[in-house]
Amino acid sequence: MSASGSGRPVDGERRMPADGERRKPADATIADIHPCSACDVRQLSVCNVLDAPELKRLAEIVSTVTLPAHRTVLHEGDPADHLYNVTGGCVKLYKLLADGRRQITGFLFAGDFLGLALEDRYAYSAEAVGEVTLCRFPRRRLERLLDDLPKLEKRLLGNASNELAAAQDQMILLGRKTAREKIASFLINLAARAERRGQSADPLALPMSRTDIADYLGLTTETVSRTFTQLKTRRVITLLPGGMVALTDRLAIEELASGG
Amino acid sequence: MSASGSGRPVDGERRMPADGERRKPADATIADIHPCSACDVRQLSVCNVLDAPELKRLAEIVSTVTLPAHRTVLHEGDPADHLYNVTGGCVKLYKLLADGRRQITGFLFAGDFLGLALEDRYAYSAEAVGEVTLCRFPRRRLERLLDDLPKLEKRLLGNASNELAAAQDQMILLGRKTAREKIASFLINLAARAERRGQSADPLALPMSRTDIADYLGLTTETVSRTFTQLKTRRVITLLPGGMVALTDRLAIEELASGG
DNA sequence: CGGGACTTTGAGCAAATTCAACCATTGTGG
DNA sequence: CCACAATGGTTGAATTTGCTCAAAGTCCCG
Repeated sequence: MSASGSGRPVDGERRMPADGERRKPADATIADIHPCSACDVRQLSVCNVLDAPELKRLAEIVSTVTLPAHRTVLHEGDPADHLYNVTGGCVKLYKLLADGRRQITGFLFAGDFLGLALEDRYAYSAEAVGEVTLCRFPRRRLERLLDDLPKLEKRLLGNASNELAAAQDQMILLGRKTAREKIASFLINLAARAERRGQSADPLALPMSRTDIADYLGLTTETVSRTFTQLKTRRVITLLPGGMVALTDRLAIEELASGG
Repeated sequence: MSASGSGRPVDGERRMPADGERRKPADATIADIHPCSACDVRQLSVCNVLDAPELKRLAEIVSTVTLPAHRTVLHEGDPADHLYNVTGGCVKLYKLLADGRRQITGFLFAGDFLGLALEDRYAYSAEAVGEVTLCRFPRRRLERLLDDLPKLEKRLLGNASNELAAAQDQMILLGRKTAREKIASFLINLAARAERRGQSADPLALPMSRTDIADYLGLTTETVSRTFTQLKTRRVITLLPGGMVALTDRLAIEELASGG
C-alpha cells in the first residue's frame, strides 16, 4: 500500500503576490498592496470574517506556496511551525501505522484550513494530490495576531467545530457503512463541497487515486474499483475520462449514502 | 441493535451548589459563594484557565444536573440550547443511521466538555452510561461570556483541536485496525484518560456495555466478547468482576494498539 | 510507439458478521 | 425467599463481505 508519495518538506515558496493568472488584470495593483483582498477563495476561507485593515495585517505575515503533485506539505511529528490555507488544488491528510497501513483523514480543497494544532508538533501528514497552491502563515505570528483579531479566533473555533462534525460523520462511515454506502457517501460529500466552492458537482472531479480513496474509506483499491464498476453497471454513476464521474442517478446515490 | 436507551430530555437539574458530598465540610461556604472554585474536576476542565473573579461569572450561569443511567442528555437534531461539562460518570456520544446502525463517536468522563457546536442544532446524541453529573451552561449566555473571556475561548479552541486529533486517531482505528488492535487501543486509551483524571488505570473500570464498546469500535458485541476472551487466554488482560479489567501485560497491549 | 503507473477483473481466502443457543447476573413478583 | 423472567455476556457454526494474491487491461506521457 506504499506509505505516501515522494516526500520532501515544503519548498518553492515565494512572497505575495502570487501569479495573477486567474485574476483580472485590473486587480493586480490592488493585489500588490492588499494581496488577500484580491484572493479569489477568500469568501470560502476563515479570512472572510475580516475587514480590509484586518486583512492587511494578515497579508503582512502570509506567503504563498505552489507545490507539485505528491509533494509533502507537512509531516506528522515535525514542529508545527506553519499553518496553511488551501487556495487551489487538493491536499490529503493522513496518518500511518508502524507497518505502513495508512488512513487518510481528510481531503482539503480551496478555502480549507490546514494545520490547526495547539500542540507544537503536527499530528498528521499532509501531501499535495495534484498541484496545489497554499497560503502559509508562521504559527507564532498568526497566534499573536489572533489576540488582536477575536473575530478570526471565533471563526477558527467555528471551523474546528465543523471539522469535528465532519469527523463524526466519517466515523459512522468507517465504522458502520458498507463499501457501497461508503463510496456513495464519498461522492455526495465531494459533490456538496464542490458546489460550495462554485465548482461543478455533477460531472464531479476525482483528483485523487483509487488508493487514496481506499485509504480514506477504510477499503482496498480493489474493493473501491469493484464498487465503482458495480455502481456504473447499475447506472447510478458514469465514469468519464480524466478522473470525472457523472452522478447519473443522484437520488439513488444519496439514498445509498444515508444507508437506505 | 436497539437505537438508544430510554430517552427523554434532561431534567432533574437544580441550581448550584451541588451536594457537597465529596467536598470537605470547610469548603462548603466557599462553594456557596463561588461554586466553581470548589469544583473537584476544575483542574481537568476548560475552566482551569479562569481566575477567581472569572470563575464567579461562569458560576452565575451554570446549573448542575444529575442524571440516572441511560438518560438522554441531548439529542441529535434538537436545538443546541445548552453546553455541558461532565463532572462525574461517563457519557457516550453517538450517531445513528436510518436503519438503526449506531456509531458511538466518543465516551466522555469527568472534566470533558460536551456540546460544542456553532450550529444551532446538536449534530449527535449523548446519553448517560451510568449515573452522571454535569455542569450545564445556557449556550447564549456562555457565548456572550466568551466575548469577555478570551482565555476561555482560546481554551475551547485548544480543546476542539485536541478532540480533532483524537477523532483522527479514531479514524485510523476504525479504518485500518483489526479487532484485536481496536480492543487494545481502546483499553490503552481509557487507561491513559483514567490516569489523567487521577483514577486507577490498571484495574481499569469499563462502565460501558459490550454493545457500547462494539458500537464505538465498529465491531459486533460477539466480536468484542470473543476478543476479550482471546486476550484473557493469552494472559494480557484479566477480566475482573464489576466491569473491571486488569492490564496484566500492558506492554503487549500497547504493542497491539499501535499495530505491532 | 513503448513503458510505467494506475485500474480493473478474477479466484480463493479469512476476518468478522449473522444467527442461534446457552450461561450468568439481577431484579421482581408470587 | 425462591422461582423466573429479563438483560447482558459468552460461545458455537455457518455465512458473507471485503481482502489477498495474481493477472490482464488501460491510460498517460515521454
